[in-house]
Amino acid sequence: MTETNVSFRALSASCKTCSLAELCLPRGLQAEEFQRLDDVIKARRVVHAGDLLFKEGNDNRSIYAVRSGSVKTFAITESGEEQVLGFHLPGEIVGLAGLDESIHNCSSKALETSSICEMPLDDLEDICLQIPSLQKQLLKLISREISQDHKMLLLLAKKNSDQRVATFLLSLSGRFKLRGLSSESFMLSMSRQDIANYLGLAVETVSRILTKFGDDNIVEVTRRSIQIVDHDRLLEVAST
Amino acid sequence: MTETNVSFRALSASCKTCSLAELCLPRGLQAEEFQRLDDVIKARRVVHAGDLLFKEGNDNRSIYAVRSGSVKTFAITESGEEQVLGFHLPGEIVGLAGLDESIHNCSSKALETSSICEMPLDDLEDICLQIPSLQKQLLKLISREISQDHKMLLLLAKKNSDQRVATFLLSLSGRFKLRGLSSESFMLSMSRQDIANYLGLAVETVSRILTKFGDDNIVEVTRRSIQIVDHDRLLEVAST
DNA sequence: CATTGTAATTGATATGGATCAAGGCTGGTA
DNA sequence: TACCAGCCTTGATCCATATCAATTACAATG
Repeated sequence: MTETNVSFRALSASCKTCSLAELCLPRGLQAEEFQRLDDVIKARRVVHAGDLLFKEGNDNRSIYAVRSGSVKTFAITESGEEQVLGFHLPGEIVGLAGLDESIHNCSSKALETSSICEMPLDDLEDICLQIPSLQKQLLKLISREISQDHKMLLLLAKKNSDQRVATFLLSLSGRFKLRGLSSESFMLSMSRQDIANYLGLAVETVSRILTKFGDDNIVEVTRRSIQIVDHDRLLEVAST
Repeated sequence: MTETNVSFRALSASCKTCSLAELCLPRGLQAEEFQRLDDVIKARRVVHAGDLLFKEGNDNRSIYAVRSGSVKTFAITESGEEQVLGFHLPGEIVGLAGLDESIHNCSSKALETSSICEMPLDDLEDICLQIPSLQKQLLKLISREISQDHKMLLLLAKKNSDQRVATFLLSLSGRFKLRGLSSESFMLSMSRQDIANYLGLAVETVSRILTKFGDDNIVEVTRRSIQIVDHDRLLEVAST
């Protein structure tokens, strides 16, 4: 892979001008601090569906911010199966789980063509010491990740398949809204297989439930396009 | 509750002399740094089975270290049920999930008489800026928490009930070993109900599986006492 | 435009674990 | 020492979801 490969071409955008700054790590930084963070960000690269951002066992300690597109993180079980741990949308940080070890303990793969910012941890730790608010924001993001995982534990331990799928759609809906995108009409970048894996269900079950939600006029589903028709009913299903 | 109540009586021990220091937050600190951490620790208190360490919605931002005994953390679902998120043994830190918000987003309850160190987050953040290695250790613990949660997601999404119970016993076994206690013979401080809740199973299922493991001579179970007879078979069951 | 491979749907059947319903053990208490 | 309450175990039955087996619908490719 050469330096001119599009995958590693630095994009012109900086944190300072990024429209996602308010969702991302630099939230609330001063102008001068933006610049320091910019200096740390190694590369803004474009990845394509199926490309790995990082792999379990990788020793390059970095975290990644999604600028556009989407990625999934996953672990491989002892028996070699994949377990999807999460999906990440623009403005979200990927790779926080591996801060302690020198290696990543899960992998991350692009779901579609996506633009990614890579931040080497060693550099990040350095400027965190200089910019306390960045330090604080990093902690905030990490503990938000834990909260999110706890919600997921609850979903897997207690919710039935209808509730799981409804909760999943609502989570995406809410996150799109946060990004100024339509919360009622969006495309799924992940396959039914990925959704099923993430939710601890069989593909067939996910498919059947989406069809049922369609029949019940709660959502309109056409392949990967989702239109939430009755948000209230969906909320009701999610928590019933 | 008066100041002389045993629950709030400060214990004499300090981080400097605590035998758990190598498992706990102060791992790898210098002598002088130990003292600073000691100053921050508000109280070493004794709690009894059923006592709350902190409650969802509490606004006292603290994290807690278990010195002896054990506690569980749990969230309450929309429908008012409890979801056990984890069990914490001596040397383990509780309350890391709520670092970002001003309030705790889960609750913690003692499973037995336990000795607990409370560390107010504001003070901790301050001395973290002065002691980088403490900062680093805190990050390490948090991201270990995330890794642990990921293992749990995998367990709930993919493992059957035998595997879940076997994995649970092995996790306790390994953690006891780390503390210099017997890894093959220990007491469960939590009820079958708590175990079932944590593992996403019915109490009856947990009970039946423990009985089965007994019949198969893998473990000897007498009420809350566990003796691992065939560690290898247990490993096998956990991942089969 | 036809071809082919992959993803998604749909239907039929099987089953692991939940639920319902008793009964038994144990540790605390008067 | 007997009683009680909570925890745990055991048995019978049911059901939600997995699994197996086609079929259909795209999207990519030449």
